[in-house]
Amino acid sequence: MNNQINDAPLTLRDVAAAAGVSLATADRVINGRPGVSAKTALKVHEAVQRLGFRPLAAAAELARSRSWRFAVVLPGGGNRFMLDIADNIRAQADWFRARRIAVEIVETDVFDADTLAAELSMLPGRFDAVALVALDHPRIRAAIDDLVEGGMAVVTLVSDAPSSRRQHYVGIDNIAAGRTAGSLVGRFLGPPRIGEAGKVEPGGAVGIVTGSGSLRDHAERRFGFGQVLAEEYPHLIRLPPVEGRDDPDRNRDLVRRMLADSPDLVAIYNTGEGSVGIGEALAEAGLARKILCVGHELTPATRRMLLDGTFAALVAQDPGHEVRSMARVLHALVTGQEIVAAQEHIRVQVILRDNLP
Amino acid sequence: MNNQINDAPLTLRDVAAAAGVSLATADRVINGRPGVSAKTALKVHEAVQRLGFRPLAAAAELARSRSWRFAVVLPGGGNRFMLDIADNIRAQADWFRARRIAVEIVETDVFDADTLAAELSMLPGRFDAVALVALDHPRIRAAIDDLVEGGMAVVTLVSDAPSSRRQHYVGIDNIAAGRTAGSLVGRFLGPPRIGEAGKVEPGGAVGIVTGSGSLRDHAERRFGFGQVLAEEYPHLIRLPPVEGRDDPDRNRDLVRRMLADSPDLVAIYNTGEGSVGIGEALAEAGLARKILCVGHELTPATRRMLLDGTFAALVAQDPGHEVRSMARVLHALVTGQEIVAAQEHIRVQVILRDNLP
DNA sequence: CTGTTAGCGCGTTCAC
DNA sequence: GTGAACGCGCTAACAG
Repeated sequence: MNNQINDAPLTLRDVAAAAGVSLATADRVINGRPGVSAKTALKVHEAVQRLGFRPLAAAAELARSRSWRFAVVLPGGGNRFMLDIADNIRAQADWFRARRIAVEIVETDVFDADTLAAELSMLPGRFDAVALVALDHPRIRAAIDDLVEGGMAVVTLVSDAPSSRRQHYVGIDNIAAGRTAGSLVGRFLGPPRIGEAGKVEPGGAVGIVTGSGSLRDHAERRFGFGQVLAEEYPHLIRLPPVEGRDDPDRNRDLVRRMLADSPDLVAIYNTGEGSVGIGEALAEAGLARKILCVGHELTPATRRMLLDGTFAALVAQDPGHEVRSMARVLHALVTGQEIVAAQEHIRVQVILRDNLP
Repeated sequence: MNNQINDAPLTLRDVAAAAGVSLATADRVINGRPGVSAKTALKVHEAVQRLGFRPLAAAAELARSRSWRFAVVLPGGGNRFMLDIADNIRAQADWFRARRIAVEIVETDVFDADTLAAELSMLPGRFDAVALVALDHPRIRAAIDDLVEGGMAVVTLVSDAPSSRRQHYVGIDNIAAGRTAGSLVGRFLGPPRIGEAGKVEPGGAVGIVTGSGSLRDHAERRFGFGQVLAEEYPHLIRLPPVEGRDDPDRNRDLVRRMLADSPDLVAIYNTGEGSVGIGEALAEAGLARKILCVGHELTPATRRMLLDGTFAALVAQDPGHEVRSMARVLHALVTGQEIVAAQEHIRVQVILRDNLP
């Protein structure tokens, strides 16, 4: 096992000397530029291997002296999580500046395919790379493919368009997130009661509040959640999902009705935002902490409800991690560096009252 | 709200010109070096503010042209988690090299204060910065203070020595980790049964397996765990902790005895490594998945036991995050940059079968 | 195909 | 207290 990491400070000059070529030739080989004979290239490669040379990023960065324009396309109209994403981008200003990257946040109606596609079509020429909160829709897929075709680096953020040609997706596996929520609900409710005849008694009803049936991430979460409940907790009865468009007021009304219609309600899972409306409806009915709630994303509202026990757990993704990953990936894509997959994996977090950050 | 980030590429030259001083003077002010009159400094500061200047990291890095030697002191003798830490350090080799940092991994007996203190005393002169897995012991505290006194940057890794003068701790809040484990156990076991007289029935016994009573991180986890159980799940009976020194074989024997002694055992919490021994003892007794297990850290063994249901959940810290944080923090400390606290916070992760990375 | 050379933006001697 | 000038390691334009 080698416990010495990076011993001798090597330079391209050392490599060139060792290979018996000029600086420029060594540089061409290192960066895979054309105009070098096969055997010269081989000599250089050997020298690189033998000496264990790696270019000094800072020097390359400086010499390249080229600047980049990134666009980040986010849904307009302040959902808390997206505001956090935007804030984190601003917080990374120094990181971007240190790499000569100008970032523009473009707000648009991400939920309307035509609007989003139109916005995307305005990007080429003005930007070198784009991160976007995607909609999984044929028109958007085509728009993304056009950008890639035009030579831009494209990554999807938070919500993916898997069949497009985007180079990377920065976000969580939403099926896994839904499954995680399902396991939390199933386990927190405890094992089923066994009736007199030795039969499993029904464990009560589980309500599902979702933003919209047509958003891919919400649909995936619902799918994962349903999978786990059906497989592992068949005694729980899933109510048909209700759609509140991530709006607290709508969610409040939906939960009021749910409480009226389903006296056997034991848990609620919210696949999206607007959890605060659920908390309000439960509080009104005097059922806060009596009905198990699991939701998504850490916001001031969900934090409060976690602390007061209204919500038992949150399944979350870290907007800070996502923004930093997006920045690294786009930078790597435009500068032609490799991306370290392991480092860019975005985790599905479970947050209880006790491990709140 | 400003959606434009980093518009004009500014240089120190621009600032100097705007302030009506030379490059060198502007540089002195920016880097807080002496030899500049108060009013000249003010002019420069104003120009910096007005133009919104930030030095280009790459150029600074290059010009500084100084290299660093970091030591990372880890426990020798392959505990899986520490091997992961070491592997992640090697995986960061390029990052270190790009910053002219030579890293040496020093293996020693971290659990013996004298050995560790002796090892630490060998470091000054040979290294600019140290990260160490600390022992919270007076002799180690003194050794750390000596290093800091001697001008080295020192951070503790995974296990802290809070009362020493180390500049930073890279690791999780172990009390929070223990509390999280406690909440998982309490909730997963379900609410207490209510007896005929309306009284809460005892919920069974909870076993606690720990590495050693004298390791601070284990002790803190036990403390947090006990806190939550006592406060929120008083119907559960905590058995006295048993010490297996993180060794699977010892843990196996301890759990065998625990099973024999406590027929009412319903859950086991392992504060440290060697969880595989617990799984073995349960499997022998045909009790795997019947007794709830919660442990720490994701390793091939714990991953397997999570998948097969022997363990219900793991509380974990990400060695990759920790190594990267350690690298950033030490680099910031030696180069005198600020550290972004929010980014360096290491999260207490909850891992279920469904959100395994 | 290959080599020479002038910067990239900042730190750091030196003079003044 | 201040400024001029060189160099960090690499890239890119140009010359051969």
